[in-house]
Amino acid sequence: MLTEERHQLIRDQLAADGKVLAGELAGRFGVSEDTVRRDLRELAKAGQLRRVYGGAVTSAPFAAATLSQRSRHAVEEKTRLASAAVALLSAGQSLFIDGGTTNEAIARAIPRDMELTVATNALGVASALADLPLVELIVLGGRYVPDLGTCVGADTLAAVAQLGADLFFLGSCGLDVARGVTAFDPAEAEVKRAMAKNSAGIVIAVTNDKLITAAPYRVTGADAIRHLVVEKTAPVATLADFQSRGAQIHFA
Amino acid sequence: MLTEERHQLIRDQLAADGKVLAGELAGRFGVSEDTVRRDLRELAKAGQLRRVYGGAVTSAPFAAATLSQRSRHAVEEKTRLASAAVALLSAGQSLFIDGGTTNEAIARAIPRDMELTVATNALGVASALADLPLVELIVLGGRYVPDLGTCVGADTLAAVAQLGADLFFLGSCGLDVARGVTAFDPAEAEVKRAMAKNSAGIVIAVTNDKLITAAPYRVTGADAIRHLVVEKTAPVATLADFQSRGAQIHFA
DNA sequence: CTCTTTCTTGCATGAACAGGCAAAACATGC
DNA sequence: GCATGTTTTGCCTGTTCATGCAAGAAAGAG
Repeated sequence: MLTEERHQLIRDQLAADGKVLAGELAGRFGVSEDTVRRDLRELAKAGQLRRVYGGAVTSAPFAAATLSQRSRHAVEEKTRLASAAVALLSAGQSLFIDGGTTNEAIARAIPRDMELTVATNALGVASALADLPLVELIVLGGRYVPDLGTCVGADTLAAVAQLGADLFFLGSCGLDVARGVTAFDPAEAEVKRAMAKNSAGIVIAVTNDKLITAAPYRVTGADAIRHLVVEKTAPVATLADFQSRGAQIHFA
Repeated sequence: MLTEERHQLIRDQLAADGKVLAGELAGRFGVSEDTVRRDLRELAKAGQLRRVYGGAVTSAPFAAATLSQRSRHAVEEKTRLASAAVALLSAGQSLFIDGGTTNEAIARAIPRDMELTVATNALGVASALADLPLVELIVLGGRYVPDLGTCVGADTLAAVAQLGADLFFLGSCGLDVARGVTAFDPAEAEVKRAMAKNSAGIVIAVTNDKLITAAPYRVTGADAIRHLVVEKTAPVATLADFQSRGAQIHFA
């Protein structure tokens, strides 16, 4: 097998899964892990992926978290959520997508042949959409917050104010029937509020753990949620509460 | 068997499989591997395939390989240029960095322990800087142009206008002593002009091929260049011209 | 903290490589 | 027919490249 061939296969799997494991690749290619590590090092030097302990992930910044302990287990779950969320899209729609690993998974799940206009303040989402030929991508700039992976601040708000969208994919939040949608950072909450205000509908895709989390900063009430994409194992009682406030429930 | 016959068969297999192996071809054609290598060398020189260790692959593995293909070109050279360019930085400076694969390499070469403020309209640069803990990153949003990997347009210009920088790393341009710095896209040129206007100094890192290229859209004159980072093999005469207009020359 | 896994670096080995050389095949001119 | 020059090809030689192994460093896990 040619070195170049391995590199191509690594790029392919990275595009498909968002991550690769050194040991798994070594087994599949029939070479030593050292060779795979060398491959990964070279590709990383060329900027085509981001090296992490145990393998590599797409060069997008937040993708690193997909290999971290917490998200490692949830990665299949988030991929399933993403597929279900993408099913809500129609060609020609315009979207706001903000930050969070689930939203990044959604961005990666958007098919290449779908025409969309997407505005995002999340670097990871932007990177995932950058090479989709039919997506008109608008980057919402501003001060970048490493912990969130998104841009916030006055510039971001101003850019959001100029736009409108059919759907807003609201990510990385806490959800609670009483308090509604909440965020962990005040500046982040401001941006989410602006996006929510300028969107016809809100879509939230969450893993079970988010369904009971309340964060400090309020974004919007539970009745603003148009679509809620959840795991099959989500607690039925909670879902019924959201449903009674107007949200459609979609199971991944 | 005629030489031309072999060439055609190689082209055929390449079109079918995307790759060929020197040893395998030699066995199939009943000739020595040296002969096959000569064939491959000639075809590579004619641009009909890309030579790799052990055989060859199609010269353009990706259909829409605008950015990814460019970034694989001259990787080591760009890494060297990047190291030399980063040596110009001091802690605490503020920078504009625009698009281009060389600028991406520069962004990746910035050490983790350097405190900087960086404003960029290039997604790749932003991704590279996103996880540097001491870099205050400002993303300059706008309409994303896939071919350039950068954001342009009125929003981008407005964001640039609010900022000032010590240095501007100007990338992916044409350079010519008479015409100065030129860009390949009018909107891109606008953004570069705005960044140049709001910067104390301009840094340009280029591979040799850019040193003689003139693009259609004018950005700024050659005398605005403060630092020029070039390969060791750059043509001395051209460098002297830039030097006489005030540019410091740095060899990678 | 200790232990385990993963990573980097240096090194040895064999495969693949480019360039030079000579023999064979072929064409051309006398 | 014979001599000459060109092209193609295979072989040889030193060099470069890819790979696996080993040892030490580094990163996570417990």
